[in-house]
Amino acid sequence: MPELPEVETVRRGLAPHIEGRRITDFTLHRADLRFPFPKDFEKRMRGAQVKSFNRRAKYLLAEMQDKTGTPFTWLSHLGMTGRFMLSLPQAGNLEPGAYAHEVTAQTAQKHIHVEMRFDDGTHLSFADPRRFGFMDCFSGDMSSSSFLAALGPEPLGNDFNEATLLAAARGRKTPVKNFLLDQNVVAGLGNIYVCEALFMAGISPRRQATNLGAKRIARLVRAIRNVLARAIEAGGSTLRDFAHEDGSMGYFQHQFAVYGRAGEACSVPDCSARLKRLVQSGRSSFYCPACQK
DNA sequence: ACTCGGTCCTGAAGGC
DNA sequence: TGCCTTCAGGACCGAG
Repeated sequence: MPELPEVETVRRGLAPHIEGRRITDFTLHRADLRFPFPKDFEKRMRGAQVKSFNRRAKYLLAEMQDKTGTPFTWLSHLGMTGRFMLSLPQAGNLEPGAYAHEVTAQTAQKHIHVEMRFDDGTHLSFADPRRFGFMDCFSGDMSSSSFLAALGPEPLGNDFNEATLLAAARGRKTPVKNFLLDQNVVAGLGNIYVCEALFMAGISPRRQATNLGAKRIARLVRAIRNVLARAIEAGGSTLRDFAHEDGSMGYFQHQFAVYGRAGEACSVPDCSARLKRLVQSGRSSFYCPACQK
């Protein structure tokens, strides 16, 4: 569920509270999530300082400096149900990881796997009921991490454009739906935003990637950018809500045009079709059979 | 090089 | 009410 916009919102929510801070306590409550935690993870994190907190695709990347002054990167992936929860030294709690129709706050409390405290008393915990998330550490640039080395361009960056997407699609017989879920094509989309972007671009999820012409490619690039940018904006507004409320959950993105809406009427004016669901590679695709070709 | 299906995991939701 | 089945999906992995 956390795709690029949700991860970006988590980043924005956490960054101002942890950047520049030093970790005074760091505890793992188990040896692994999806993958084992790296060797010496606790040792490396204890006493380390967060220099900056960034994002690449769906990965959160903290630039760290350990207590000997050696830099390293702390990588986190939220998987499906991962969430960070922040307790500030004074004032209430923030949950920058909240998103729609998943795991309640109570459920998350039962699955806290990582906890840390910072030098100002800020407490950060990571919960993940399904344990599809993971953490890692690496030194050097992003090509040094096997998780990041092959990732495609950031969809909101300049390297993602008509030319690069067209080149990537050439020869790919897989449906465009699967093609866009490939993180090496474009990094950060998941099932929901692929569905939304294809709807916005008027492209059938079944269409072979190699059969995307220049016009569809151009529409697709615009749609992907648009749907992600709007979701990030929506995320920002939920963060403001968290800051002013009692920590209760707000929905991240409440309104999808097609995702989860099989059987409902298409929202395009003058379209009388009903939205449909189909399964591709074991994943649900939602689309309008009339608008998407 | 590419494509596909299996796999991990737990909770929510729906059926009877 | 309660038990059971099904579904959700990110990304790795192995087989074809």
